[in-house]
Amino acid sequence: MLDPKTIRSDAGLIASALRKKKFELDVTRLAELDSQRKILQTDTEALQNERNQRSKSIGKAKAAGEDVSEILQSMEGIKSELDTKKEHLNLLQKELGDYLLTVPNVPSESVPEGADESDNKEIARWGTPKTFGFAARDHAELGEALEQGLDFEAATKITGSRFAVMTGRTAQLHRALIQFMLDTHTLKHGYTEVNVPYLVNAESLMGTGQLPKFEADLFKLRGDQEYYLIPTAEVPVTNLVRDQIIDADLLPLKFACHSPCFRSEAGSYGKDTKGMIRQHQFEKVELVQAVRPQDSDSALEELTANAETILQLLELPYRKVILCGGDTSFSAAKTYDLEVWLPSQDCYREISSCSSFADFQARRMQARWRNPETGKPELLHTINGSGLAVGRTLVAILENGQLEDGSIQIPKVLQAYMNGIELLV
RNA sequence: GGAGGGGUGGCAGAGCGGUUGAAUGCACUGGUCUUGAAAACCAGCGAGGGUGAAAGCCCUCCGAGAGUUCGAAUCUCUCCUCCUCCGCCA
Repeated sequence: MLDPKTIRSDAGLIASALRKKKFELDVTRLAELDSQRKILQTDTEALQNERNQRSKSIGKAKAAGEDVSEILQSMEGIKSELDTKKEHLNLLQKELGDYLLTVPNVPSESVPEGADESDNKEIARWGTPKTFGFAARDHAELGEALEQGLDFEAATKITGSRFAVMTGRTAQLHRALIQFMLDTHTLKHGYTEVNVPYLVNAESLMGTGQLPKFEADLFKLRGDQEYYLIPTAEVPVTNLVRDQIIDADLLPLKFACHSPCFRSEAGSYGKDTKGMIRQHQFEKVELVQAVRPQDSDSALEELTANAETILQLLELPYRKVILCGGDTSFSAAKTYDLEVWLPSQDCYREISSCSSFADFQARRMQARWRNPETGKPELLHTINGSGLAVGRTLVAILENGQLEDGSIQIPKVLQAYMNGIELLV
């Protein structure tokens, strides 16, 4: 959520910044609602003051043994008037608040203009895509051919489309990736590993920005409890700081978390239907930081570099792009995507998305720190990114490590996690 | 699942329906004292919002929501949550 004060005083500026995200801020409606709000709120509070004063004087008069019937009589009209005004005010503030919850975050100045994915700007490339002396096969074909590999049919039988079963060595490789990523981030990058609930309440999703706008993307439980399956560990992990005032010397907070992620993928019918690029359930190691506002730019750079380290150690060619305004998500101020090379598709595909949110999530969550300079609680900045998406990393390893006979070379850093084996056959 | 007891400021912990946004202690900040520190003493110290150029003034908040009342931290109801005991269970 944006600062209601700023949106009021600088509506024009915010509106033009939001145009970069292809969002049209309804300045007129906002101004109208707010001027109504202002009148009604001042009125209501004045009336409340009146009531408080008189009630107090009743107390005093009673204590002094005086007759209170006259004051009591003067109170008669106030109550109903106050009730009406309060009701109106509540409605108005709800309308205003509901609207503000649907306004996206302002993109950072460094975010390029653009409408969609095709306008994202490449910033860097690492590694050289390997050329194969044979026709490179895609991961689904490779995985299904392995003796202990991928089984999409079984998953469809058990559940439905967009799920996968991994068996034997392939399941182990998947697990090895998780271990390797967590070890790297905790031992080398200074993150604290956390293990969190995979079911969350609506408040948490409101805090990180998935609700109220993106309910359709989520799996919601039926039954007594209104819980949702997490679409990313970002939700439970970032919400660790919800309603907290963090001590300045505990910052920055850096968490690494492995979790499954559940996405309904509504509206993506027909996209990436083959294989395990786009699943209803996948696993991810997520990096989350909560930092002082002045540190958030450098924290995004650091976190992105932390994710890149994984790709580099796995020797997977990738590129880094900055998302243009139109492609930057609702809550984000700035996003870098890391895209890994997939030989079968002859292009780079997203494997990590690293974003800074400025105080957008923090304001929704009331996540604060105590600034020693002012002594006051102030909003934190939050940053998160995948480090990395495990399923897609597996895909990349299968495709980039394939040999002509269909066996797969296991990256050196993973061999220790795989009982020393070098080849998946 | 059953029975009982709690949820109050950063923490601990008082609080009769009425000048209580809340005693007290700890922590924290500033000051006095000291060569310095500690101790002692003095003072300050919750959050959100409105209005205002500012000082200030006002509103709201004692787990959440509803209710009773002129007036609710205090009374009633619902829900959430924590603890103890019993049952069940990986």
